[in-house]
Amino acid sequence: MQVVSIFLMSMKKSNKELRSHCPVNFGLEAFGDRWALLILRDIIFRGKKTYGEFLRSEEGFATNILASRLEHLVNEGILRPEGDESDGRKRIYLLTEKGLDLIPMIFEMILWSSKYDNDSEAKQIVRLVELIRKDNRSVSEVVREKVSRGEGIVKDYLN
Amino acid sequence: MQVVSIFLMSMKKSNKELRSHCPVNFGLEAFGDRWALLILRDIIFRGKKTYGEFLRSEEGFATNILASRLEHLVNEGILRPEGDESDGRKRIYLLTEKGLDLIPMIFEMILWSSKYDNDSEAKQIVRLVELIRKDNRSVSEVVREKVSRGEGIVKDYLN
DNA sequence: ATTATAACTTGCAAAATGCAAGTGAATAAA
DNA sequence: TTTATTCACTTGCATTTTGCAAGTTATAAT
Repeated sequence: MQVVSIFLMSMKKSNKELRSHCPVNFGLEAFGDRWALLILRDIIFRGKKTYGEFLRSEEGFATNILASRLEHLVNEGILRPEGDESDGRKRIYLLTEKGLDLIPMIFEMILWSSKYDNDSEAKQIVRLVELIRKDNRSVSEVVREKVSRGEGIVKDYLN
Repeated sequence: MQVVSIFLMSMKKSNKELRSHCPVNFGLEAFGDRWALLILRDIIFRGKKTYGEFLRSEEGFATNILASRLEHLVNEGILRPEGDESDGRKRIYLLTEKGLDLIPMIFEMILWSSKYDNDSEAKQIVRLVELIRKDNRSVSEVVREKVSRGEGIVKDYLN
């Protein structure tokens, strides 16, 4: 009985009807929330995986908001939760293929911000930013492999 | 006196301090709000320019929210307001260079949504989507010219 | 001169957010 | 084997942000 309900929860689709099927709107409703995207950033760049790790982000998640956004991303099929073998209290959140496919978009965002924010932390990874500018798709492919193994990428590209 | 205050308003910088200079966060604070991005979409794809035109969007802006987001985008230097020569009541909102630079990111977003939304309206512009997939930057350049002239691009690419 | 339109404001109820303080299960320490 | 701690959340509640509906002000059209 308990098993069934857990199964149903993991199957739960994003049931709220979309405001429109405009692709921009679709993206916004799936991942476009401020906090949702910061979670994805933490995973891709810092290799974070657990609630506690996300909570320590510099922008400061509220605990309830973090929980609700993790749930949302799981429902959207962008994150997939797993148990931690060595510590039964922890839940590991991993990017699905759908989530990994967001990397090129996030990279374009970084390109834009690095151009317009004089104090951008992107200046700590100029090599990566240059690579993205030259060929976003190729870099995204490489990064995708790393991230799918649960590794963050910032450390590889620090000046 | 009135002229001075109008000038000061147009100069007003985004004075609220950023939560962080992480490039993802920077982007989110500049343009990442749901409604702000829908305004940009309306400009780029539909060639919309005025408050009234934005208001008629299918997602349904609340009037106060629309006004606040337009103000925000102007403060961020993403939109530039102009008077309409033929009708003094209208304000024309145009993308700045900074705003036009968001096109590649929005295009990556469309690519992602067209892949994962079965009912995506992107299916009405498959040719454009294919071009973006092949070479986002080149298409963005072409589109940029059109949009900077105030033309929307959907009509050019409808199946 | 009157009416209509465009671009906002304002007021207020409803929803979302941000803390602070729990809760419960699993691990670590005494 | 108690006891304390950690981890991943909830819950309650004050504050903030939304979403309507209903103005307001400055043109423009009749």
